[in-house]
Amino acid sequence: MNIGAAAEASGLPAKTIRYYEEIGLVSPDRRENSYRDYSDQHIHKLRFLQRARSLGFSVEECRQLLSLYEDESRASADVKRLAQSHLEDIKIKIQELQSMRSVLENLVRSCHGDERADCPILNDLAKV
Amino acid sequence: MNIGAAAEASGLPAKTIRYYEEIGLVSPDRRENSYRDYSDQHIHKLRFLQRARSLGFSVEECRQLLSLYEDESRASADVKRLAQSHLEDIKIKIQELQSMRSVLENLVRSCHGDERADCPILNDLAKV
DNA sequence: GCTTTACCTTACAGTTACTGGAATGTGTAT
DNA sequence: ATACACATTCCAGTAACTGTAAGGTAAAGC
Repeated sequence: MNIGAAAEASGLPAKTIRYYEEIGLVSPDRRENSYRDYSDQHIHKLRFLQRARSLGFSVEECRQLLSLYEDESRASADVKRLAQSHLEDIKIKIQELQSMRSVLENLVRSCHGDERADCPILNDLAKV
Repeated sequence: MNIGAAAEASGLPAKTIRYYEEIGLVSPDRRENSYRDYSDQHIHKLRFLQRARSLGFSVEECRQLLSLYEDESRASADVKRLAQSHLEDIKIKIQELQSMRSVLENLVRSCHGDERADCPILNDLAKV
C-alpha cells in the first residue's frame, strides 16, 4: 500500500506519516522503486496513533502507548496511569481556558464597541 | 531600570523581555555599558503584554492590542472585535478539550488498572 | 587591590508536531 | 511521447519561548 492510500486509510496526512517514520514510530517496508509499502499492521498502528493524537496525547505519550500496546506482558495499570496523568493535564487546561473565557466575556460585554476610543478592554489590560 | 528589575516589575522572565524586544514589541534605551534601561513607560507596556498574554492572546494579537492602546484615535469596536474573535477561539478549544476529557474519563473509569494486560484504553485506541 | 558573586550581554541551539516548497524520480493513461 | 498523478528527499518555517555557552560589568566583602 502506497503512502497515499495509507493516508486515506489512517486519516493522517502523508506528510505526517513520513514524519512519524522519521521519529521512529512506524517504519514501513520499501519497494524496489523506493516507494514506502504499508501493510495492514502498519495501517493499524497509524490508526492507533491518529486516535491517540486526537485524544490529545503527545507524540511521546503515543510512543509509550504503542509500546504498551505491543507488549503482551504489560500491566493495564501503566496504561491507566498514563491516561490519568494526561486527563489531569487536560482538566488543568480546561480550567485555565474557562478562567480566560470568563474574564474575556466580562470585558467584551462591557465594551460598547463603537467609534469612540474609550475601551474597558484596553483599560483592563493597562490597569496598574 | 535593569532588565532584572523590569522582569520583577512586569512579571515576565528577562528572557521573554529580550525576546519581545527582538520582535519589536518593547525597545528600551541602552546605557553606556550596553545594559538595557527600562522606563516606567516600558514597564507599563510590559505589564500590558503579560496581562494580554495571560488572557491567551497570541503575540501578534498583543502587538495589535498595544498598537490600538497607543492610538488615541482608535475605535473601541476594533478592540472588541479582536477580543471577541479570540474568545471564540477559546470557546472552541474548551469544547475540544471537554470532548477529550469525556472520552478519557470513560476509558480511565473502565480500566481496572492492575497487573493484568487486558486494557479497555488500549482496546479503544486499537479498535477498527 | 583582589576576589567572589550577581547580574548583564550576545549568539546559537532546542523545543512540539508538524507543514510547505523545491527539485526530482516513477507509474499510468492517452 | 506526453501529460498527469503520485512518489522521493531535503531544507526551511511555524509559535513563543527556553537553555546554554562564553564573556563583560558592577557591587560587596576582605
